[in-house]
Amino acid sequence: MINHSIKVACSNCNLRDLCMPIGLSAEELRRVDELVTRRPIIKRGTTLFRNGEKFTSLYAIRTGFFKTSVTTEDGRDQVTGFQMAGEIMGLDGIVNDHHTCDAIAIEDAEVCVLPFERIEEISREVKALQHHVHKIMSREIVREHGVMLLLGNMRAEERLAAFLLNLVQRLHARGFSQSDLVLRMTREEIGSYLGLTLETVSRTFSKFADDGLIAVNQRHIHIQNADALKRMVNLQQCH
Amino acid sequence: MINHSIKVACSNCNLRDLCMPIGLSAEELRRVDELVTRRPIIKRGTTLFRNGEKFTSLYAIRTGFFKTSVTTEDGRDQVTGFQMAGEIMGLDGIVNDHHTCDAIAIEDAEVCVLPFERIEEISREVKALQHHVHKIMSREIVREHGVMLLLGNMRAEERLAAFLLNLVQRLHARGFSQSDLVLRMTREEIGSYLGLTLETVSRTFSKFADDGLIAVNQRHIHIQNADALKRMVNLQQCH
DNA sequence: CGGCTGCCTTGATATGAATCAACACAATAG
DNA sequence: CTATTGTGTTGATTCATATCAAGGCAGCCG
Repeated sequence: MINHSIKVACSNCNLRDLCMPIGLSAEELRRVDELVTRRPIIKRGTTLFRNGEKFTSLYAIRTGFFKTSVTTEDGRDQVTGFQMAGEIMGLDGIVNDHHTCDAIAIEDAEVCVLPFERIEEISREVKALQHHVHKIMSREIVREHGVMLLLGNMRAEERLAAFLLNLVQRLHARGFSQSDLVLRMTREEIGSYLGLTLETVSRTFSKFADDGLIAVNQRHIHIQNADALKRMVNLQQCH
Repeated sequence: MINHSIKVACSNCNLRDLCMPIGLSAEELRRVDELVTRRPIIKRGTTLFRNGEKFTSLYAIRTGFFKTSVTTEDGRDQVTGFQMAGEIMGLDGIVNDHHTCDAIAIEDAEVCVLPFERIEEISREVKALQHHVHKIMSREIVREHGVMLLLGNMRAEERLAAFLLNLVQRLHARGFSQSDLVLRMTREEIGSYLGLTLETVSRTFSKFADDGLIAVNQRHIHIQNADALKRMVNLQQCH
């Protein structure tokens, strides 16, 4: 007999090293396995959570791609990040028990639901999980510092170069190519994230292509000169 | 006999409600009192911690004013925030065990040193502290979302209006006036935070003064028309 | 007191990106 | 197959803010 309902558990998840602490004992792993309650499918274009909704859980992405965004009263919105497999969403909701941004799938996705009360309960017992949660939140803070630097100080070309390098780096960590990537988001979404208009994003892609730094074919990007892109960005390295 | 060395303890600190969870039992409070090891004085212009330094502790501000900033390799820097009494600094250091930004006192300051290992240890036992730490980190993430919106979408006037309103609101929560404030930072530091040049900051202050929204006298700002400033910003409300 | 020095203000000009506009291309539906 | 829709490209022009420049004011030190 084949068991058709594969157990919902981190212990047999190939993304475990991305979302969970490493080096857990068997007993700890058993505890952590109790974290994930459900694994809903989120279709492209639908929201996982929305500004104002009650916060109950964090979400780990199993497959697919998300964007998160905040909105002003008068309707302008700012994409605050793009999230991929193994990354955690929903941290914004902890402070006021309500979400303050929208999370929208930009590609069909599957997420693990991690009820936050359970996270707190288990991390009181499993030190490694406790520290892991702290690291995840700290990482998000540091990431946002980088975005602030980008938005406050960089010019369009630098922003787009930094964006591309960040994307390939994260994809590479997941086993994809260092030089080829498929953008899951529109030019407009990239622009919103980078504080640019979609036209400027498009023009900058064209300029990079003219200069031989990348080859652009629709949403397929081939990076031909990563060093030149890196020189353009010049971000300080994290330790 | 008068005890000249007042005990270093949160339980008798008038900022307790700002940095610590409320409603602790006597026993819990006793545990939390073990958190603060030292209370160094940081003179104006000196650093509390610096990019690259080993991370060991979080810092709660008792008195004074700080700025935090990140720097590119080529020397441009971005102020990522201004911190005042009761606020926590150092969260950026958790993820890689090293700080990734500089914290500089812009006014003589006194801080409480909170060794992070001790925070983790005690928050495994005191639920309220555990949740409080999570809230502090989440609050920082949400704050940074707001800055991203500001840097990505707003024009100079909106940015400065948002900045002023945020400052008075935080000062008001500490018992200061709703309409008068003293800026602890230079125009250049404000500009760095807001992604503007110091000249644009200065011009925008002058424009607000001409329009009767504020009165500017050096670093003393009197807010004459808070509603007009709020209309200018139109940020979504947090719940 | 006079002269620094750091900080701020204001003006003139330059410039990078936004805006407005037209069209191209790919995917999808009819 | 053709029409439609969403998305992306490119060009012309405008505009907000940066940059360059000069001078003012307050606080500090010799």
